[in-house]
Amino acid sequence: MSESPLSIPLDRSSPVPLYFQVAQELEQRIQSGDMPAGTRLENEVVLAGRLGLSRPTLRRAIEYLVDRGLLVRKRGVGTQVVTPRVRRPVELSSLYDDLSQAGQRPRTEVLDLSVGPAPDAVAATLEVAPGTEIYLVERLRYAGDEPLALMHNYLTLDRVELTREKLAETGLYQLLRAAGITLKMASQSIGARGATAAEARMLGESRGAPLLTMDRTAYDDIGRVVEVGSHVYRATRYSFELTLTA
Amino acid sequence: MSESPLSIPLDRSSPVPLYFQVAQELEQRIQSGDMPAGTRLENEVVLAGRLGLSRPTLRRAIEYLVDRGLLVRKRGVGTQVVTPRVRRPVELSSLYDDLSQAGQRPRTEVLDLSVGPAPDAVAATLEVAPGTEIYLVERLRYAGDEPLALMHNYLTLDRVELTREKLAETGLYQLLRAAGITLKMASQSIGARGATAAEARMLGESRGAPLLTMDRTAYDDIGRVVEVGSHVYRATRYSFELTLTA
DNA sequence: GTCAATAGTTTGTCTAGACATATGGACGTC
DNA sequence: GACGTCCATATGTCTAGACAAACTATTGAC
Repeated sequence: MSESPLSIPLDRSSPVPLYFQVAQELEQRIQSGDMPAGTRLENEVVLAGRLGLSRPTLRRAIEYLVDRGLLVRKRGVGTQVVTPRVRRPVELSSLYDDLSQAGQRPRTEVLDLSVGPAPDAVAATLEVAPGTEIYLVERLRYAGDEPLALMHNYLTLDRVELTREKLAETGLYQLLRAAGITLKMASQSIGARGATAAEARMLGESRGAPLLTMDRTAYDDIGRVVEVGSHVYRATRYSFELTLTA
Repeated sequence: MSESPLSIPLDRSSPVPLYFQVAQELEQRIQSGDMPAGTRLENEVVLAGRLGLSRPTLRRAIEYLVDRGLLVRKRGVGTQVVTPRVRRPVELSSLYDDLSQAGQRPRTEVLDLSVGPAPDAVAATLEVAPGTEIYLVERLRYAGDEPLALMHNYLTLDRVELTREKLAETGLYQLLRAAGITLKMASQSIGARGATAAEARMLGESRGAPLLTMDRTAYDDIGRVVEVGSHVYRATRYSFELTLTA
């Protein structure tokens, strides 16, 4: 509820846009607890004046934080800091990213890396002609010593060059990023089913044990399909954490 | 790749902002196939001039569509329509909403609606003192004649008044909306496990059958906890569809 | 005391420009 | 023919203001 005069150092010679400098600084102060939940910002006109910015520029900074859920604005009332939450947006990340971030030691066993004709269902999703030659990847992922997931991926040959070595030591999404491919969007389907005998053997579960399934189609920034994946996870060891916003 | 002069009717007396009128009209033309993937927009200055708008206003319309993934901008190049995809954003919806939208007939059996002390774990998540009196809701959801999910919800008493009748005939989230509560954010955890004997009986599965589990905490626009839910779904009948964006 | 009109505050929308910077092609040189 | 330079083009950032609309609190009438 408090309202303190705000001062932010700006570097007008920096290539970082002013609105972004402001947004970053504000976010830092919110995350650090410097501006706890409920703190009210001064009104936009005064604040812009104090910072030596135009109101549109300041508004853009605030807008950025409102979109990310750190601030709330109400016309005629003001702008205030929201109760802090897990603000992790729904992430477009791979299992490797997730595990690295969680501080776990990911290990990959590449069971198969081959080039062959795409199964019909995969070809349709990848938007290539049936029977087109594509990469077929099958990997077993470990977290520490425990097997965690059995993953199947399908990619066209023209976007990136895959080798067993690269796949074993890093994540598929890291390889894609390194190849200059930016993943923009993905549609996923998350379900569950019992483990087949083969799956159970590889994952160290018993037959029929509940597995989480995740099918994903990933698209780049202009909407082309990049990757199709079909994965199963041990339900006892993994769950999907999501943050949804309205 | 084509580029056609664009004309959009604007109503300056409408309460709908101009930038939004433009955005809606553009979205409609993209969705209808009128502007297929790859179509390039005229540059912003010319377009703003033709529409009789300032460039910032036009940019705001375009920005809105870029954020939603319908357009891509590249500096020095131009703006073009993206390959059409399922654009459904990650939804903050309830099962009732999902089923209604899918054209299915949702039915609810209210197994329990009582007021009692919050279990410790729930109290912590709801951010109330341990033992505080809250709503305890247990519902069995059907799609058509088939049982689909067993849902547990926990809510504080002060936000909305619940009755068995209201819960039976509509969704919890609809009741919240009707009470003027806007859900802004939710964090979910999706996992899987085998059905207990009691769950199996109610859901018409056998014991140990794979179930999808979903735990959700929902927050309103200023970050207060609104609802805590713990649900299980029949894996053979339900899966979560998500669209992620970077 | 209750309720409605009103004034003040604050964000929402919009304008008309200016300059910066990334991109891609054309042109010229070697 | 290959390569680098320059230029046209388009989006990115920023300014200084104007008016509109929503919300709050106060004031006034009954």
